[in-house]
Amino acid sequence: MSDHNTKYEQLDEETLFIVSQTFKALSDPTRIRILHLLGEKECSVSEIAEELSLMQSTVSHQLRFLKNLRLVKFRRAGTTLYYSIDDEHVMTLLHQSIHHARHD
Amino acid sequence: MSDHNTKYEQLDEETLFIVSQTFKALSDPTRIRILHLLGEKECSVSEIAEELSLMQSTVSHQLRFLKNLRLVKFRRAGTTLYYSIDDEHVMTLLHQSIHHARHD
DNA sequence: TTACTATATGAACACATACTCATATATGTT
DNA sequence: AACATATATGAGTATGTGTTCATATAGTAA
Repeated sequence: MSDHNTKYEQLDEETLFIVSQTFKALSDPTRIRILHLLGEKECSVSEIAEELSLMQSTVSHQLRFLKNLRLVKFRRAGTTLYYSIDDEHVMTLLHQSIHHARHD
Repeated sequence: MSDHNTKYEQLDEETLFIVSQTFKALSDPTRIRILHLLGEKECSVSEIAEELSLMQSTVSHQLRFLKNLRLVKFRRAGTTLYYSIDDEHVMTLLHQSIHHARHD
């Protein structure tokens, strides 16, 4: 009770895990490009691959990653899967960072 | 000229690099803990190591990483180096993410 | 100078990550 | 059923990352 400074409050394990996972999703150029594209419009896997000049396999692997974190979702139309954004908060973080990068 | 949709505007290389680097800095639990601590108060290297139970070497390596990205800065006082936050915008991103992680 | 303390740095290692290739699965069509 | 198309998945590989150990450097004091 003698220290006049309040003790520093550590981040708990779970928060630390969620936060680091979220930023990890945004730390790869390919995933950023995919998310940014999906922020413009819903796209099928092959549309993403063509628009961004990526292999279908690469896109599919990254979409699985993003889907596991619930950053994207999809709807089926026949054999085609249309992916779209499922976490607007993370998109806000991404857009803020893009804006900041461009204006510094 | 026939497509009625406006062409999707790709992110340029430089923006993509800066954004991914920024999020990469925030994607590691150790760096998050260091930044969060420095957000509370300026600290020396050894204070960070003790407060977060990390090796001095680990802290020093991560501080170099953060300093290269200009997320932290330091001032010298004798042999002691006091580190502090040098990018409030990135701290805003971090705090938003922490808040979001805790309230979902 | 020497000794002491605080911090930085390089090498080595273990582990994670992102891509590509080949193939599997699922849906639709005939 | 057979076939075509869209997507998913597993294995392999190359590269990147984070930590630790040992040591170097820099500043201070005697």
